[in-house]
Amino acid sequence: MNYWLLKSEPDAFSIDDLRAMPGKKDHWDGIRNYQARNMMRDDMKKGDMAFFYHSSCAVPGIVGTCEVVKEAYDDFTALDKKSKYFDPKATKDNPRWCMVDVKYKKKFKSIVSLDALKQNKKLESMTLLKKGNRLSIMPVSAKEWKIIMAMAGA
DNA sequence: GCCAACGTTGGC
DNA sequence: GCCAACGTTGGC
Repeated sequence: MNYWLLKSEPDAFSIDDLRAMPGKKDHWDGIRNYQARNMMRDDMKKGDMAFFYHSSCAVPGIVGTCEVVKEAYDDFTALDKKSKYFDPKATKDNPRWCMVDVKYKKKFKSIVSLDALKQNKKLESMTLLKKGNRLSIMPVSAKEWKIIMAMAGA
């Protein structure tokens, strides 16, 4: 199984929002980057675990974990003219984009901030910390997962 | 709100 | 297929 990191702006969708969903799960829609889509489509499997990351906020960082409960399927928001994720080039036959379903697992007692991650020497090579990386979905190694879970006291 | 670092688009 | 212009992300 694989580990992942999923970014979300807490103003739009936070870990508390996920926890409040029926069944504590929701579809992870709005991915509009090919690299991120390909990873989601090809490599994200049911049972994979992911960190929930809050971006573009006062304290960016990892706030908890969730689990992939449904593998990639068509992202219908690409076909919905009213959606902010509407893509005029998407068609029914070729929706271009896909999404997975994730289920809330755990919220950390305190956030593992981006700052704390940067200060951990063992995480130097982590994708998230590499300069210029703006992917909203990225792989996390089993080793990184362990280290971060320990930092969270989880 | 600024800006660096991308990714995407489209003219040629 | 090149590359300039434009759009987006996301930390600060």
